[in-house]
Amino acid sequence: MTRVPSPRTDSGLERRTQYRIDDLAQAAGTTVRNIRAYQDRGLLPPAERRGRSNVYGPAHLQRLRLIAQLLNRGHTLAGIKELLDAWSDGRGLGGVLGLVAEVTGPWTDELPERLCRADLRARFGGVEDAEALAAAVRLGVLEPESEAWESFLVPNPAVLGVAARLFALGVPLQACLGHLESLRADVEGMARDFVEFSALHVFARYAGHALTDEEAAEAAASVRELRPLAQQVVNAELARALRAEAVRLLDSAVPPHLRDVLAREL
DNA sequence: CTTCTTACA
DNA sequence: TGTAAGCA
Repeated sequence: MTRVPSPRTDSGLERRTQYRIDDLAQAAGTTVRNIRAYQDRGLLPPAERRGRSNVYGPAHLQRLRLIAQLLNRGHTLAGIKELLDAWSDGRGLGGVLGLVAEVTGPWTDELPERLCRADLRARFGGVEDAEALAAAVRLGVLEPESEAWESFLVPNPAVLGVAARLFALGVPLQACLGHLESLRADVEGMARDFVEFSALHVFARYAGHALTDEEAAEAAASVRELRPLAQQVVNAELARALRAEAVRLLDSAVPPHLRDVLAREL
């Protein structure tokens, strides 16, 4: 209760260059105790000692955020230490951390959404389908926040939005979810191909030696750029394939006198 | 007095 | 990983 905001050296802005351990903990969303623990285990570089207190910099903040991300992805502290050691071997910190953050960062720019059961029901015609609910959870479309499944996190609201739209159009939920499952397998294959392709043609030049800061920054920029590129290509190719398939279906299943009408919609 | 450290749960 | 007590 007696915590007073630190009196000096802050402009009130997010990006500072000097932190006391307390400020650092708050900025990184962790605790002082954890910062110490990370330091003890060699995950966090030591602070600059200035008189009685320690001074931390932006690099420490960056590192803490990285550790938090890796922790969230299920890595252990020991595992993270191995990665960090391997990466920082013979290199500076800045660029490499940027690369890691880029690779491990969120892959959609959407904000996760949060729904209670009633919200969910409202979105799907006011009825609840226990089977579909279970399938949605299994596929990760919904993440239950409690054992009772009273509220859910929606990591990818767009997917739920599509499901709601399809449902409104009369598509059964089981069909939507089954389709998502098989679609996902195909998409994962595409992602594998793309990453392999990138590794071969874009990142090959970095192979075989320790990355310099410049190279790491460059690689981080490439990663940032490649994701939207992949999405664009997939989007364009999917549109083309959809048109081709629709035409094929039209030719085989639709009576000739209706083709012109439907073709106009494509 | 405040901050850091240590040790214990 | 939180907390309490001792140290600088």
